[in-house]
Amino acid sequence: MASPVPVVRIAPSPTGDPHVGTAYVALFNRCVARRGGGRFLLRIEDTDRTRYDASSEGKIFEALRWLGLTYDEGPDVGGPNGPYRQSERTALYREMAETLLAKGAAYRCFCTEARLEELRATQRAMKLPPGYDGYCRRLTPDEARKHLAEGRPYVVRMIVPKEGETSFTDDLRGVVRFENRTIDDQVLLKSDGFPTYHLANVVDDHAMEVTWVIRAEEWITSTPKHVLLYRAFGWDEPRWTHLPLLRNADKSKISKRKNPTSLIWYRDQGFLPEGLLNFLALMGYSLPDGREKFTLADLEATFDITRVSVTGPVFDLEKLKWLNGEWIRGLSDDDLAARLVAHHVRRAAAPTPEDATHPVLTWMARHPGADAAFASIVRRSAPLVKERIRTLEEYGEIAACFFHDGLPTYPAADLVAKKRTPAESRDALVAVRARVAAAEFRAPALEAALRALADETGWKPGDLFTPVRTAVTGAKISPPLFETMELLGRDTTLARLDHAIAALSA
RNA sequence: GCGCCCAUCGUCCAGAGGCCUAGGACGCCAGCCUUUCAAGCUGGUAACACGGGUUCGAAUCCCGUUGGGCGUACCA
Repeated sequence: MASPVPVVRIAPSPTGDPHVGTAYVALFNRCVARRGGGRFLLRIEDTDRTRYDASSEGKIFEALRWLGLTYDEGPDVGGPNGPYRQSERTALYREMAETLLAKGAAYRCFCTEARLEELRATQRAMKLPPGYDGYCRRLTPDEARKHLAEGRPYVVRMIVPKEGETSFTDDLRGVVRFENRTIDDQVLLKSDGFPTYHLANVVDDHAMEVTWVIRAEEWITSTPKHVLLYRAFGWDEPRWTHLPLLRNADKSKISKRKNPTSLIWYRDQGFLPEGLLNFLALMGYSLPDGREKFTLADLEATFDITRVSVTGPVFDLEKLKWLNGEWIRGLSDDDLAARLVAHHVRRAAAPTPEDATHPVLTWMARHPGADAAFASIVRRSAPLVKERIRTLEEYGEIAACFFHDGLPTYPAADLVAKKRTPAESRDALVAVRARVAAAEFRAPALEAALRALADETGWKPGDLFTPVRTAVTGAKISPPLFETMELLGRDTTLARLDHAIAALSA
């Protein structure tokens, strides 16, 4: 049964934005495939026509590509076991449903939605466990034939034995048992002709030679139904592993309302694919040596699925930001700059209302076509901000001083040094202006000049730099002052100092 | 309600009977460094849910309780 080469898959539904949980499950699946020298495939489970979202599939491809979670087979990359879209495989499911019908492992159910609802209401009222009552299972062949001839809509349900139990072995939890009487006669083929997950999943995994099902924990309760289907078809069961569910802070299954779940959000927020992936791996997994920062390749090289923990991890955005910051600090200046440029170019292509005040995006809007100038500013500022940002998006806050076209605005009070009067601060700025004007415009020279000034006037360096910082950057928090002045250049720096002096003279 | 899964610091993990006076990381607090903010470095805060067993010995094994989660759809 245990195939030497694992064939695994992820099977997301195209019902909205690509979900962080999809990436999470994809990550572990891919690790298993890579480690075992096997194959990893992507199958689109688009059998729910009411929730189908045409734009979703492409976004799933894009998000997985962004993360580097590439697959060996899939709708967009092809493969020998296609098509990889379930809506294109409906003939197969119908055929397989017929097979089950012929084997006496399934039956047609003509119950209407109304009857089912009534049944559920009754069961609820009588505090009975919900579930199909098997009405159509007891139909005589003649009755069934008659209904069919009348063209009454029907679904195909699987026949679950009333006695005994069905169990399976989960890699992380051992044997899991279910009494058959607690398992419902699951619908396999819907009245619209599309299969339910249960049928399609089993049929496709078998057809696509999947040997190992690694999916989220929410599927555990459905697994005995799948086991029963494999048996009804006479097929070998795959190996089963159920991964823990990512959680909100309140421990409930991660959801849009309580936590960002869209992979697109994480990308637009400026998380690096390496950082997100690394963080996801930390949710339930750890390397034996305890190292927390590692690459996908590191993970794949040593991955051991038995090390995955089974408790549902709370998704902690703060730790993600820290880890992403670690990744950013580990980037070369060139790489960081390239990513910052790409990030802002993409952001600019799809602006949001809040972006109207974004320092970087508004600069780009004011300077159309100034790609080279933009890239230059970003490249030169990258080393100054590298230790100060945890996401690419945070660049805009700390680097705003490089993107003012005119003069920066700020409260004049910010120009006043600690324990000094506005007049004293103005005089200090006048002196600073003179030294700066005379200095070579390089950070070390500028710093030396102003430190000398502080020394001569009896100011503490830090106190003297405060008004200068506000004047030059327009903010109390900024990249290192002298490097910033050098980057801004003599003209801009002097203009800003003059503006500050004027503000304090008013 | 019923079924199934789970249970170590606020959070993420380590711990596979003695190495645990329970270790690391994020966060938080304090100090150092320091031109702001960061980064970096030091130190601190903080947990084995509870009760029974088993054992010479249990965070680690078993049972129960409690708590949380998931499932209970012609959704996946």
